[in-house]
Amino acid sequence: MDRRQRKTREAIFHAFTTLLAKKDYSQITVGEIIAEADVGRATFYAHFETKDFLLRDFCKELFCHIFDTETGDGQDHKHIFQCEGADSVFLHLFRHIYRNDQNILALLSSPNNDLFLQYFRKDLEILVETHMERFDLQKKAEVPEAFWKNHILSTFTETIRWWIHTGLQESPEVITDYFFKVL
Amino acid sequence: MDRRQRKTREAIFHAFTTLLAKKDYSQITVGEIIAEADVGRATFYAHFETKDFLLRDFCKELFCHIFDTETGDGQDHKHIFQCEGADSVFLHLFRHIYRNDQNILALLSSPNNDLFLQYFRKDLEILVETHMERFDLQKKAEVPEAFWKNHILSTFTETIRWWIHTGLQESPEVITDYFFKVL
DNA sequence: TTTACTACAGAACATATTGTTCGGTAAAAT
DNA sequence: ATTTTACCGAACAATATGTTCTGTAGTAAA
Repeated sequence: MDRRQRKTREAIFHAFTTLLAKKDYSQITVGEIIAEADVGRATFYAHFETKDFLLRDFCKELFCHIFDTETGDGQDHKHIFQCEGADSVFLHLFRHIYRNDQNILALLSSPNNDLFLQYFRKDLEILVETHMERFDLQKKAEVPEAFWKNHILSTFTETIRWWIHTGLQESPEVITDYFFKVL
Repeated sequence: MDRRQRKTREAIFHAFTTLLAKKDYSQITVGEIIAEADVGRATFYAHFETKDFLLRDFCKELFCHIFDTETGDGQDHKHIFQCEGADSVFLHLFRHIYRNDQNILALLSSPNNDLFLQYFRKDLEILVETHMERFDLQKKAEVPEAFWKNHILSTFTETIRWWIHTGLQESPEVITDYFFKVL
């Protein structure tokens, strides 16, 4: 990829992150983004069709970083659920948030973040599916599988929301514990 | 209240409901609302500061109808949690949705309905608080009260979301059963 | 009934945001 | 050295927001 393209793309992403820390996604305008990124208007639209597409691509890159985790040797990358048990997978995600990797907090804590959570949830779905068996089989038998899966997914995202909203006062380990306790 | 004011207000609410059945809240413009309601532009802004204020007031009236339930004699109104046990309270709410009272489905099922769910959740909070003791005390003891309350609340709203999303295929009774099963 | 008040329509208006277009310039690839 | 590509910057049309004005008609009070 052209160095100019790459720099522009990163400048826009960086500006986007900065603005998200200050205000809601819905209140951010393209004008603000290009001013913060210091790129031309036409340039922005050459990279992203609309603001929503920017968010989509932004999430794609962000989650790619979060769901991929380094192995011991520091060279190779593995997808998160290829190398860990269920407990540590969720713990791993909670830790990412706790460390505020890629400024994910700014996104997750903003009031009007529907779209973002939607994308987050989508990627999480695969993760939950591969760890369904980890959860209480008795309950699973009492309600439909789809409902049960949705419940696990909702509980995870809503746990995150609550955790952030109350100021990350618990450690990732404690939150993981709460998460499994209510399920 | 002036009859003219009342008629205008209701015309706007009605137009709003009609439009919500067709498209997302975020995509509805003030221009469309006043066209559908057949009122002047200045009139709209005399009633509501912005579109968001319209939604707020709209929700206020809507939830007032839903959370207040008629008593046997058909004259008096009681607040929902003054006259029923926990099971039937939640069942009652599920039934309201099932019957699509006040076109609540249009609101709950629209993709970008953050604000609406926020208001809904707020009113639900009081309801859940008064019925906390209904839920498993053992679990409650294992996690903080605030976390537990948030979990019940989330489970309820997410159950509704799932139910609507999958096309209301279950009866209110069955959904109530699922709801209590996972808690 | 007469008078004062209030809500409304309709239009014009300033402002802001979106997404497109175009000519010129500089960086990158060939 | 030449061609291709990305960028800037400015202008642009289209659309939405929220305000202001004048005239009109329904409502309430004398």
